[in-house]
Amino acid sequence: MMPLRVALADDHAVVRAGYRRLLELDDGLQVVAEFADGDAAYLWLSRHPADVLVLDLSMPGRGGLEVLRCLKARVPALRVLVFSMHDSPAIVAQALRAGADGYLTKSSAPDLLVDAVHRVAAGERPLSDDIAAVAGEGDPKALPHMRLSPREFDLFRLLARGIAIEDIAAQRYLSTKTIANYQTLIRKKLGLANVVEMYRYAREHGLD
Amino acid sequence: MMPLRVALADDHAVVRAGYRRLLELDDGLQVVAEFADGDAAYLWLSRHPADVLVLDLSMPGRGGLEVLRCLKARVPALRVLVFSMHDSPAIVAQALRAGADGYLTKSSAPDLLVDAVHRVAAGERPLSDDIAAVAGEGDPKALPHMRLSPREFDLFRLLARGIAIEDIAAQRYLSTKTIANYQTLIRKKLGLANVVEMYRYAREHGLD
DNA sequence: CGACGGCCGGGAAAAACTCCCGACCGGGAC
DNA sequence: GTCCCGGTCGGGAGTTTTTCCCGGCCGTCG
Repeated sequence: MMPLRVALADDHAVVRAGYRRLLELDDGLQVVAEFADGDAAYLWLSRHPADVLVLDLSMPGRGGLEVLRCLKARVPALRVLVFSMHDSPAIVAQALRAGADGYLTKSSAPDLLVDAVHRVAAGERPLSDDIAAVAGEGDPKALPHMRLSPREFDLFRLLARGIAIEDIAAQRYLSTKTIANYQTLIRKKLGLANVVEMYRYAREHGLD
Repeated sequence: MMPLRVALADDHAVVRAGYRRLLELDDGLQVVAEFADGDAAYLWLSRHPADVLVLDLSMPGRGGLEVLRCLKARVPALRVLVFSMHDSPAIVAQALRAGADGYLTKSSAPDLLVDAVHRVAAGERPLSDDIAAVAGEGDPKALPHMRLSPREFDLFRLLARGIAIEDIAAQRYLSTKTIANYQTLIRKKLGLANVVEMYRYAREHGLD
């Protein structure tokens, strides 16, 4: 049995190194690549074979969700296990909608990660206990922020953290005009008057 | 030579496990405890000896900074290495002022963590390159907001609550220009880039 | 195929902000 | 008293950001 070829994407080098050592305890797994940002992951995985990508959502560059979407379009055979610190229904729903094959929170027990990588490769759809409950409750109209498109949602979270529009534009390779336009749109959709309200909204709904 | 007794505090179990494996590659280090929240760390460390605590700032419960403060008061001999994803000067300054013996961002190279644990135990004060620059500027005794004049302080608190400049002007019978000018001044004095940072600053210091 | 929604950003006008400035006032210091 | 200084208040002017509107591009779906 060939070991599974696993790729890791997380913007923190130390954290990546930790995962690697954790995963390589299992002889059935082999970490074949690490990426510090989404673009690197996308480029590499477009050209090299791999079985499973363990993907952290919070990354510089195009951002985890965006990369996930592109990647699943380009390399459908690749299984993607999202491994995020966020456990809010909104984020989980976004990730699954974007094509994630599994979703694990970083609060999970360490061996669950190893287990989940195997399960995702086997075609299952492992979800953390803490989110399995809420995953089914998709009511896109209940909370206003469910009505945001993926891009809107992504930018909303960045804006709510108080990151300057210019910085967001640079991070996402977009024009400041675009970000500014999205901001007005998002605020209108959510009925939020200013950045502080966005921040509070994000906190209340666990989106930060 | 006895190995250093290291304790880990991070709210994500998998991440903790990763650190543990990373640190235990070094024979001079022994991980003697793990904590998922600040209170657990505080309770255990009050009663058990340890040399170094590797502390993530973002934790549930009382929050990393608060725990750090209490811990240094209760167990001064304990060396604390803050290991955080945040690289903003404000947070770094807060952490160092709260008694951190070192500050490393999670973007650091993996072996820097091991190195920093040793250095912190040896009485040094390791800082990530990315923050070493901004760390020295702090005035350890005076909290920045103490340098605000009464009017500035008053307006700061209103601004930090996200109230619109126009509304504040109306409330205080001042010109919007005046408020806007004060805002610029206050932000400069406090080194805060935008409203969200003001909001957070206010929360951290119980000014809201 | 056409319709639609998400995505991206330009143009123009409005609003907000920054920086600089002058004015007024009260309280020490001399 | 006079001088000086810090706090308070806002105007002017220029810059930046935001808003609102628009058109183009693309992929999906009926």
